[in-house]
Amino acid sequence: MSPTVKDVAREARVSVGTVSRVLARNETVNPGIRQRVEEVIARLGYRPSSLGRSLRLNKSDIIGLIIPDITNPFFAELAKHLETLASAAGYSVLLANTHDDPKAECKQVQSLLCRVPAGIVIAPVSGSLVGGILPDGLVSVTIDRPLTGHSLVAVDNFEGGRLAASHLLELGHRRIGYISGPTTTDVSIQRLNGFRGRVEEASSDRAQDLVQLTVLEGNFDYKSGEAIGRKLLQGNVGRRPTAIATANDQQAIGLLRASRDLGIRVPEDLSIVGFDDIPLASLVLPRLTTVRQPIEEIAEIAIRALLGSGPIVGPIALRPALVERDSTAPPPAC
Amino acid sequence: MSPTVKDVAREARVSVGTVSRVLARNETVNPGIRQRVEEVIARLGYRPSSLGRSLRLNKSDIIGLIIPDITNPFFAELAKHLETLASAAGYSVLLANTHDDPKAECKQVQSLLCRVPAGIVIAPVSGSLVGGILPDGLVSVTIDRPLTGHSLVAVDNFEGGRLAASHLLELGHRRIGYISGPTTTDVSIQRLNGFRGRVEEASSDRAQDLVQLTVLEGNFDYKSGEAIGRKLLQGNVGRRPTAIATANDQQAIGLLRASRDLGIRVPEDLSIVGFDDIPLASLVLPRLTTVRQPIEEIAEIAIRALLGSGPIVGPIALRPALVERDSTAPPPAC
DNA sequence: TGGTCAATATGAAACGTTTCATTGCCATAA
DNA sequence: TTATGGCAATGAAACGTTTCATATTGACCA
Repeated sequence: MSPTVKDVAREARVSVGTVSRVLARNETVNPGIRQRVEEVIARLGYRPSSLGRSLRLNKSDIIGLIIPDITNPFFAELAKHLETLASAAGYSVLLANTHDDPKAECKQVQSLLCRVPAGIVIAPVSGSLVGGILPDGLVSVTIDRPLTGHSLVAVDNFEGGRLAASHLLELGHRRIGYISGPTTTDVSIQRLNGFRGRVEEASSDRAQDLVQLTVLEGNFDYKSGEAIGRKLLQGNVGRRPTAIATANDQQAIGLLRASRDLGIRVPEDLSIVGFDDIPLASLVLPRLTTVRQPIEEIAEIAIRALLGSGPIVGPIALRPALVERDSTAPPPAC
Repeated sequence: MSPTVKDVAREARVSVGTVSRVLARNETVNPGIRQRVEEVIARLGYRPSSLGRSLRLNKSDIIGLIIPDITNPFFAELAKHLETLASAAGYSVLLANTHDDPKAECKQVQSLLCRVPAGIVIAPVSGSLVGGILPDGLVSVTIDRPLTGHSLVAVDNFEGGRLAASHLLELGHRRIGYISGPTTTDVSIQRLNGFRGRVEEASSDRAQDLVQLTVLEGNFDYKSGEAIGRKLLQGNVGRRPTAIATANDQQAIGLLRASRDLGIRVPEDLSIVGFDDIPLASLVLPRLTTVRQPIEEIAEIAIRALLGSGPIVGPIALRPALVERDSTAPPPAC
């Protein structure tokens, strides 16, 4: 089929070893022969087989990316950056969705391991891998969500939650709602804890001016944001929250739609803070105030940890940043 | 490192061939031995190496997916379905972004070919592949955009354009704008031609009631939709279009934002029709009327063509469908 | 007993690389 | 002339599979 190193060797009347050494550019080989071999390679359109190479080296140039759902803009963005960086370093990215199903995750991991990947980037479904631990030799980076016994690269979710809370408190909000992600995920818990912690601090600081916090739990998607949003917003004006923070932008966008449907103006009647800063956040109306995750940086660190200088030590917590846009304002005077 | 078939063979005191036959379930092997081997496999946690297997069979179980940008919701959706189907059939998906750059595309294709993929799904940057044609042995499916000499699976974009036009005409619009994608892509051209063709039909049907069509070209993203939208919408009320169709949903959503900023109500003052029906289309406000592409069906046909019964013959054009939501209405009376 | 057949296990070759110990060559030194 | 050494190319082994031709076994029949 495709020409192999043997064909090249025969055609250039050298041994396969020599061809191989021509390809590994740094080897010492007679200039005349090198040229002859290179010419044959070009003429035959020879392309070294990754398969043979990987088998011999017992290590492929594939990086496995295991995420819940590529349809989620956050992971799509992450995948894009990872792929770009990996590609530049001569690696390819294998995509695997778990759909947040531990069984599917296990299957995907197994199937990936058969490929002897150079490394794996995983956003695990839960805190522990169902199929047991990953093999020793494998370099892996856990992103977004932690996995016991593995190094994590992620934004500091706790701090992110605090940022959102601080912003709302500073604007003067005192009746606040929070739409959480599933509390089975560590991400949700961290964000919520950060948020709640900051709110409680404020409450105890000024006992005369108690802050009232209502937390409801949903999923990380648009629909959930809309549904939970409705629940939080029904009730008379004096009772309902003047601000709601969400655990991600998709929920926030769903919430935006719910408030529109209910005739509640954002930010005049209701302030909304999201989390992630997906591209869409700056496109909805009003543009969404949100806590930004440095996705590109996460991708860079992950790739560096995988391909670069040894595994990373301990969890890396990146700094989140509050991006102030048009969906937050002081509470309505009443 | 990881146990190999040899380790299993030694441990179970059989030959490697026998182990292999135990794994290929359909082979005839003594039940007692089979059990012994299986037990050893389980005990050792043996996992056959994809590498060795692929090398021997000269065919891997990798499906290459080459697309412009995984961040585009349409492609993300497609990738998800492809991955799900491929995974169910025991294949893995290798992700490669071209960022609409022919050079990057060439590099990605080359790098993919080294892996001896079982097949490749490609949404090519342009009508022809820079690095020459794909090798003979390789099964490939072209999606979304055609590639000369390759079979295409895509929605009937021409018909989709007609659907959008018909809808607006039936509502009574006579001053219509169209935001096209880059006219270097076949997709854009087809959609525009379909749209324009239908409009011209209407114009000639009823000469007394001429339809006026303004077409501007942009890119397939939010920003472009917003910018081009602004251009179309400036000018006094009597002159500006009462309806605008776009070449994809992202443009439509950008346009939505532009009209909001300009104080133009949708659909009362302006009707908008998108194309694709990405998940977000039903979440923006107002919910977007759009031409739906059967993404899941595209994925299914592509996978079937790749893994199933031989290559597909000729281009497959799937039927688009108009999804009527809240962004279109009769033109304002004036 | 010898022969035939079916059933089943074996061993080796092959897939396309890389690497490493050898070999061959030539120049310089003794 | 014979050693010595350095440089470059060679050939074979190895990576982990699958497959195919061959070997082994036992049973059955004449």
